[in-house]
Amino acid sequence: MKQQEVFRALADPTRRAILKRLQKGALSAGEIGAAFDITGASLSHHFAVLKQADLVRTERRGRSIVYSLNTSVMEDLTRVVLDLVPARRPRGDDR
Amino acid sequence: MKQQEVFRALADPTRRAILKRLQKGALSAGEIGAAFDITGASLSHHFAVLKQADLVRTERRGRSIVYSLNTSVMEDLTRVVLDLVPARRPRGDDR
DNA sequence: GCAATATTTAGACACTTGTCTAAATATAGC
DNA sequence: GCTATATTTAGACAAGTGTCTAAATATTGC
Repeated sequence: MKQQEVFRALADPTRRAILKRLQKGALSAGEIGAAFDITGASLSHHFAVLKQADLVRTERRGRSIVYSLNTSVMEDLTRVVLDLVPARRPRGDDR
Repeated sequence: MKQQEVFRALADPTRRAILKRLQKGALSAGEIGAAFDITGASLSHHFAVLKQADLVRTERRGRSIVYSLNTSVMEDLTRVVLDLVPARRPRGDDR
């Protein structure tokens, strides 16, 4: 996992929103773009950042390019974040 | 939780390293700084970003200022990240 | 109160980022 | 092969970021 790229990718709210939309399944660039008030070029830039972080995968389907989440990197991210949070002690563990 | 501030704070590797060091317990600015090859002024800037995100708390102790993790925000963060990862299906749940 | 120590603030600078418009590329369907 | 549609690339620009040096502020111990 390219940790730095992943955290950088998550730093932008538009990119987090894109990831959110992809949770429910793959979407084409156009379908994703419909929800945002920025140009396709800007969107494309965000896709590039997400791809560089390996957070999304792409696949051409006819005229469209379809984006989907790379769940394994998302899960790696979960682990890294959990690792950043101090260990929680189970109830009763009064070391 | 100031989501945007938190993600922005995490985007920098020095700040993630600071949080890591604080996992084991509170440290003064000087103690933290000893581990990094940047000026105190730059360190102070990173502390400000972490404070703005509410990721750390400060307390003056004599001549030093002691930093500690704000674990509740860290836990909020965990939830937000988990929420970004598509639901994992328990084994055997073949919907 | 003064000097020493610890940290922050102010201001500057190079670099990066998010956005845009315009142009380029790729595919489909006639 | 054209034309229309979908997306990316190139280049520009304002705003933001991480770093620095120098100066300011706060606290301690004499």
